[in-house]
Amino acid sequence: MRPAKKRGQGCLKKQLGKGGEETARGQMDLFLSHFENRIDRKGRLSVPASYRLVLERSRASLYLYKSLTHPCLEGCGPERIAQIVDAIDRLDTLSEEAETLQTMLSSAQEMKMDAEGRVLLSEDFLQFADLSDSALIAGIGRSFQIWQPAAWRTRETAARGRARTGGVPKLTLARPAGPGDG
Amino acid sequence: MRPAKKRGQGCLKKQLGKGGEETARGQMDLFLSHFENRIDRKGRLSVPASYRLVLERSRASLYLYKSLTHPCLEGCGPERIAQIVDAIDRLDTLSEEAETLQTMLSSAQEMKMDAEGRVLLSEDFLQFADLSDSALIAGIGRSFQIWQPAAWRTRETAARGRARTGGVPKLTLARPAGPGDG
DNA sequence: TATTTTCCCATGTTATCCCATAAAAACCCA
DNA sequence: TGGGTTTTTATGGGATAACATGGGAAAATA
Repeated sequence: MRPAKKRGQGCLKKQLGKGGEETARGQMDLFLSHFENRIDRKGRLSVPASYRLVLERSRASLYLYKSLTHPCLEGCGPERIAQIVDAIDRLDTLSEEAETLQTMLSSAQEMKMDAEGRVLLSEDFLQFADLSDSALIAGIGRSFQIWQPAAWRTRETAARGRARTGGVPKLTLARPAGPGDG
Repeated sequence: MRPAKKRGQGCLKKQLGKGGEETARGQMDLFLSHFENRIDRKGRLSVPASYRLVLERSRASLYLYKSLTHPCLEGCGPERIAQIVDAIDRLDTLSEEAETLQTMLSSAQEMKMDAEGRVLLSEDFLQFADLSDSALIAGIGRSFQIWQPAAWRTRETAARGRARTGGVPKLTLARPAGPGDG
């Protein structure tokens, strides 16, 4: 009953050390790769197993919110949400910036996953990202996005085109060494 | 008998560990997402289950007061009220600022919830926020707001428009690298 | 006593739980 | 190295619990 498409990156549980603690074998705990998963008639969407693993490793729950700039949903862990909350406290309550951040929070939901690793997308989310029966989940490092598949492909093509003509952005590789920097 | 609209975030009680202790799964106890609930002819409004849970977890009761800056009501727990009280203490009692904060307090009431999780909105509250038969409850982190639905939507649209043209406030990204933040 | 407010129960709709299945990946052993 | 076996993963659907909501009765208030 699977659309028979691509496959992600198979068995992931086994990457965990048997003691339960993570292997740390160069794991970076990032959201990478992309997946096209089905949205069933109840509105459920499977979160890719590798993403689930990233969240599980930090015992974090998943938050989804509506992007401020694109017709897609964004997924992240609690840290990002906490950042927004803290930033609001530091701003003038009446400022437009604060209002923008509040808009983000009022669209953010802590998602509860069922035993199979699925989340239930609200009607609001489905409409906002123009999702119907399948979704493209694209990892972008510390967060990921959920797109209507066709829209995502268009966007990807455009980005690759820009890279060829306009050049690739320089990567600043040296980052001030910080703690927790694996 | 439900307006058949949005899909909230269902069962929340079950997030509690069965031992009684909370899950602590990165729970941040924030008011997030938004809900459009009905106000019945008695003036009752259901507080979203997830908000109730936030309050219950700290065994706190709910306070509502009239916003100083917008035509909406604000909801919070006791600690926010305490903050205001403290702020007043630190100000010159005769200053205009103190007076402003006092105004907030004088509109605040501790709400009592019925067994179904509803509060009874006073005539004063209803008029102030221009509420009639439904209300939009929007979480903004440590507090939430209650708006007349149309007014809220207008506001949200405006905020998103500004974000698209004017950019998104940057969040402080510097922190120990972790998953899911981002 | 007249008017609220609170309590209690009823209801339809959703969300959640639970079980089942197929395909793909990982595993295993010769 | 290959082929068969076991897990994992994504998916579907039925049963069940939770939720938002409505309304009557009891209690409190004026």
